Amino acid sequence: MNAPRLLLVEDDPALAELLEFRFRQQGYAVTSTPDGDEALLLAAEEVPDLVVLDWMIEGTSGLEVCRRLRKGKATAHVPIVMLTARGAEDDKIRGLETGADDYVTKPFSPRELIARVGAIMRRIRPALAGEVVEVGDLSLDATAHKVTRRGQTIVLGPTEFRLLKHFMEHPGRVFSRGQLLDAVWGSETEIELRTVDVHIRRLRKGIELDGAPDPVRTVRSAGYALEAF
Amino acid sequence: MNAPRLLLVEDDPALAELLEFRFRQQGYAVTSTPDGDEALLLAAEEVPDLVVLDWMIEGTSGLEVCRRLRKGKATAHVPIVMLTARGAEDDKIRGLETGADDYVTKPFSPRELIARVGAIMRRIRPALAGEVVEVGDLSLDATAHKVTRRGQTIVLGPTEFRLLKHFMEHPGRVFSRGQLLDAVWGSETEIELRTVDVHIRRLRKGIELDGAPDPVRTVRSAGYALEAF
DNA sequence: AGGTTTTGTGACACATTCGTGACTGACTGT
DNA sequence: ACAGTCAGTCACGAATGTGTCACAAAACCT
Repeated sequence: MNAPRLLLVEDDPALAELLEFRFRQQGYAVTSTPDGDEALLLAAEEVPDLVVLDWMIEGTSGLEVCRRLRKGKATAHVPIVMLTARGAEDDKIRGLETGADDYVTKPFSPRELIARVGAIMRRIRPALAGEVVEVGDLSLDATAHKVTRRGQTIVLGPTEFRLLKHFMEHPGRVFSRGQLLDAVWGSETEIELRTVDVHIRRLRKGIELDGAPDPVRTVRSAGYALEAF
Repeated sequence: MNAPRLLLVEDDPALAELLEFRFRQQGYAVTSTPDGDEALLLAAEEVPDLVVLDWMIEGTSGLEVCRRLRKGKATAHVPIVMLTARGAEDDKIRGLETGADDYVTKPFSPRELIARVGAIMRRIRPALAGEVVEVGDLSLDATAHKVTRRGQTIVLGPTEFRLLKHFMEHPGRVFSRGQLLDAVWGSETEIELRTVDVHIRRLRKGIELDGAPDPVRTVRSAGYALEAF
């Protein structure tokens, strides 16, 4: 299991607890602290995959934490989502320059924050080469070339395996047939777009399991995506 | 999914190459030229999503290029980021008047430029920057091709999705039927204006929810707008 | 109110896109 | 040479989306 690690820095206990709960629900491994200095320590100890940072916190200010994270060698490229007070346009601009990746303005719904964080994870997180990737009830071990669903071992053909791997590296994201050809077949192939459909079909057939929904979503006139539950 | 297109106009070969590389890394589709006149041609051929423009370049001056881009109908609203020499305050002012959207003063770090460009992309075309766009109680994730309203997932047809996306990128702004045809269908379509009405209807039907007001506003004899609550 | 213009809406014929089974040929290991 | 596996293509039906029209409803103007 390698759930994405999320560091939450928020000093309102009620909000912190709520967010922590919701993020765990989403499958994140959450570390939470109300204090900016402690956040830096924690981040240094175990580099998180993403930081959610309140602008106004105890200890060091959010902005300062952001800056220091960027300076730290190991944490320089960790995406940061800032929580800012309403209408603080100047803060927004200053924050962007400091290197935050996104903003959510208070008051916000947990759902909105989760959507943003999800979008960033999808955008930033590169291919997890050589590791075990988990999306929903699927698990893929790139090194061992093994796929399981709910513990059941799945057997896939080579192309289907690469296709699934690509989807699992970018869960939820929609790819056009052309993009899939580029990513899975290679960028210089001259293959019919519709061929992708056939392999999607074979993939679907391969991973199907009674009682489990089809995680491959067809987006009409756009492409396909792997549903990120 | 089409990567945001960036036109880079810079005549220092070393700098141009560096920036081109960094921007590509960030997922932009970069076209680069050292020459102002050529830049105008390129921009006319395929309208970029953003222009990074050096003040001092061969051929036509940066200022002049900026002015001409603003005059061109298709390129009038393309955001422009200027690269200026240190402390050229007058240039800054003149440039702003000409319509550049932001400035970066040499010497600058690529990181700073990228942050600014990122910020502008987010401001102008959030969906292009891979962001989740939120307007009122609507939320649209272009990458995942998903729309939700008050947490409820909304299913839309392809055209309705593009239509909503366009509205959400310009909340509150009124578009005529013709503008919508250009933006959503493409500029070379020969479609009845009234067809837009039908798709607006379908969009409304798609996003309707008990207890929630219709966010699509009809502006009589002008067009439609998405209400920004 | 009465007439005019503009927009909303349901229906429908046509177009597009997708899912699917079948087929061929390439390649592999025996 | 043979069976087995896999990739790519195709064709056809099913599902879904698209553009237009005609008429109803609403807004506007005098």
